[in-house]
Amino acid sequence: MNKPENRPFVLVDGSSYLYRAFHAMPSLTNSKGEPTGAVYGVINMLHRLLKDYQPEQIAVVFDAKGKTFRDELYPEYKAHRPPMPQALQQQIEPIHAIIRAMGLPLLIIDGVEADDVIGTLARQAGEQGRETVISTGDKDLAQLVNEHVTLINTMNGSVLNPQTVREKFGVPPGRIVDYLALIGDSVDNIPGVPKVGPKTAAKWLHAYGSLDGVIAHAGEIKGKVGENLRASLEQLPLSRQLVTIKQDVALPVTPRQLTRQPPDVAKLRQLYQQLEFKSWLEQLLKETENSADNGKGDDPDYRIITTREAFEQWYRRLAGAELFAFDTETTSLNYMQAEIVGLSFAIQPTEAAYIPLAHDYDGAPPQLPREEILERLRPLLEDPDRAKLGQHLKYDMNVLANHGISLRGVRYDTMLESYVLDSTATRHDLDSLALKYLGRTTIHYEDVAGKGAKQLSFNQVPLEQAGPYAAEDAEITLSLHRVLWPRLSERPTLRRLFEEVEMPLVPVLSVIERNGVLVDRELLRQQSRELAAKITAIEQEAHQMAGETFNLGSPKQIQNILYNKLELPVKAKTPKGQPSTAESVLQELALEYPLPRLILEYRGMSKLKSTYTDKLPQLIDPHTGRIHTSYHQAVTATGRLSSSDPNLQNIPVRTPEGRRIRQAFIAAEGNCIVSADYSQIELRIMAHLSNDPRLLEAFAAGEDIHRATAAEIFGVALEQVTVEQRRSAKAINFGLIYGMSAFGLARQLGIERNAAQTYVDRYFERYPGVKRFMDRTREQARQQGYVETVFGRRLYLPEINAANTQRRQYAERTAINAPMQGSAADIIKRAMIDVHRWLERSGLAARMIMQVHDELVFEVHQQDAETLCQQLRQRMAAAADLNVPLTVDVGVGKNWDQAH
DNA sequence: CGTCGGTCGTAC
DNA sequence: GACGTACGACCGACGT
Repeated sequence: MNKPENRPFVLVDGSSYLYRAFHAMPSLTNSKGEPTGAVYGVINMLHRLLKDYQPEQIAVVFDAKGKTFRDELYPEYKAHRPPMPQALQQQIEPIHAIIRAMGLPLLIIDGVEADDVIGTLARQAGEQGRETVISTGDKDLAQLVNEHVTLINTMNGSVLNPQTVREKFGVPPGRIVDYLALIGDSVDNIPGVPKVGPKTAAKWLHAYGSLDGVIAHAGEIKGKVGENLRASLEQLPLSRQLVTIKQDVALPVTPRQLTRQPPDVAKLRQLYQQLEFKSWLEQLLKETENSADNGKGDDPDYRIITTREAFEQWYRRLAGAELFAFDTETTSLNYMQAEIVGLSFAIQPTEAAYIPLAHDYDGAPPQLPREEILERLRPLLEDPDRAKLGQHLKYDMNVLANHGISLRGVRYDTMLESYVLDSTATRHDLDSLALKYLGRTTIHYEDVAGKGAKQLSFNQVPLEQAGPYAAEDAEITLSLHRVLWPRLSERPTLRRLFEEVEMPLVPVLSVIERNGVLVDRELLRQQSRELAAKITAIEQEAHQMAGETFNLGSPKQIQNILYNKLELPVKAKTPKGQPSTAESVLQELALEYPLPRLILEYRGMSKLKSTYTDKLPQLIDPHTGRIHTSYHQAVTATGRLSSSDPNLQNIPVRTPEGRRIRQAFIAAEGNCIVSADYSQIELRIMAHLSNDPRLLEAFAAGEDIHRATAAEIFGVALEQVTVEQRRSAKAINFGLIYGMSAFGLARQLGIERNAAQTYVDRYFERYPGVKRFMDRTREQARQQGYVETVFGRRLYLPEINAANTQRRQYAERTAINAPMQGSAADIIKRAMIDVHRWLERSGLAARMIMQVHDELVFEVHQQDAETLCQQLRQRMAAAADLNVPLTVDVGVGKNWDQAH
């Protein structure tokens, strides 16, 4: 890089970047909904500038509030400029704070605009023979360019020197003020000559030399512009004065005093944390760790244990500890295939150790034998009264089970602590939590194992790297727990939810996952073959119809064929403005045209084939012959579980072809599948939360709720409700749960908006309690910033008071939906825990194998099926005590489809 | 050759 | 734009 003495004096036009950044990224906010786009843009630009020029001397200049000499000169100056948006105003203080913390001199001079401060400093620096770089997005500053002064736009990388100024504007830097005076500036309300733009201004200045020359020859210019010029003659000198940047204002500092200072890292850290600029925060921490190389003294001592003596010593400390954190390192992320490579433990934040057990690379040092060590640890790990702490302990539980060890005493899981505290945080992994709650950067898995194609299995990672990484994980988990647990225990309902629901659920999920589900590989293969044949036939027919071959799986190519080539009418557009090829649109088109019908058939078939009939057989575990999904306990904002690899919660059920896939989910020889699902659980919760008398009554009487709703809103007797009326009522009931509008209902039912509105109005007339519940919920969300489930689970809604209507309405719909969806999730989790405990002690030959939000699925020996069904009905119904009964539908069959 | 946003479709 | 919560396939643009 440049030697310091060659580095330029850098002047940054903060105000010009402020507006540009604000408009470039208007929607960026932190999780509290505070706008951060302008801060991000300005600081990002500064980072780039510092990297490019590494200046020793620098100033960042902003406009001051209040009047300037230009307002004195011309009261109309900037008169039409709207006031600064509040979302931008809010960001100014953080921007200034970050700039100061970065150690950059910040200049805001009363009564003087940023341009004039920059002009003056640039002149002074020039007189001292210093090269000056002005970073701005404002072309007016081109007038300051000379052999010592360059303009750069750090946003787009363009550079203006005397030559490029001439190329860009057609006039030299010295004539820019004349040029600007002729053109005027509508934003600042500076009048120019009407109809004169950049081209004419440059032409005149070229012809007559200067503004004074143009004025002197005003009589010679023909046409309307000539008239306009002559009418503007009196105004032009004032315009020139207004656009001329002052270079002689009185300043309290000189260029020499504007030197860059070392950053205030603590302050920056606090600011980045508050604004949630995670990557900068991480970068900051990394830089300071590297450069200062500090903290050597307080670095925890991470031991790598490879001798029996050292192990015995550690064993005694573990055995005596009230609580210890532990973590397993394994060969695979697939919990069924993972084998243990090592174990790490932490008792105190300063005491952590890694016990490598199966590292296997060239030159790997001798390690303690895995099975012997696991046997030695078994009494500790299997003792329910010895409390364990970990991060995502379900995984460790699963891999220990692979080695025949049943982990018990799982008391705290930091992932779940974080989730219960704030389910809306996007990530609850250890690295994110360490950064968020401890302000610490951790050794990432990729740092030691690499990534992509050359990623090593952990048993290939050298001990020198594996040890600190693994021990740190256990230590960080312990440190995190000490921060999270006090926050959790100060809120009794959240603490109960954690202790009575989320933690006890961990072993239940571990068991379900490891039980797995048996699928009929042959049946799926047969279905794949049939689908493949149908898909090929459809493809050929579609290509013929279109007159060319195209990819039926590409929405973009379908758009082209349907709307450009065949010129079918555009019924709807995607959010990005493209003509939509979504199902509802194609269905409409299919009434009149043949090709959309084929596309729909193709979509349906290829979806079934690629997502299910092809994919599921690939996921059969070679050892068990079964499919083992992963249930995620800290993903959804509402408290539901999610499932992946495969997702067993979206196996088709609505169409006959889809249900064939469920027929492949079977029971082992001599067993059957039992499915138990809650009937209308979310509507029942709505009845409970709203206490609406009619709704409570309908559920108490065991009525068909959609029929009852139809009878109410259409004013007919229960037995007179038509199929059509029931369908409408069902759509309204579901719409209510989702916070739907009359517009959405109209679209759903294919009726007029007014008709839909009438339905909604009548619903609320007949069920006023529901209306009150919805109003109350929205109000509660606005007041306290979160909503709650029946069991006190919280969901934060930072955007409930947003100025942006769309965001706010979205938050309002979530506010309505979350208590119902989340309470249902709480209830089925409680049921799972109870049923699991009962199954364990019952000795029944039954296994829980799936959860699908309101349904539990079991595989049970035929002899025990009856008992199981009867117990499920009773136990699931008793999982919550609501103002309405909970009813459970139970079915039995040879496969999942039959069990419904 | 991987990553990532856009679009679509499945479930409750 | 207009109905909540998820996961995942596929395409195609983009960066290495």
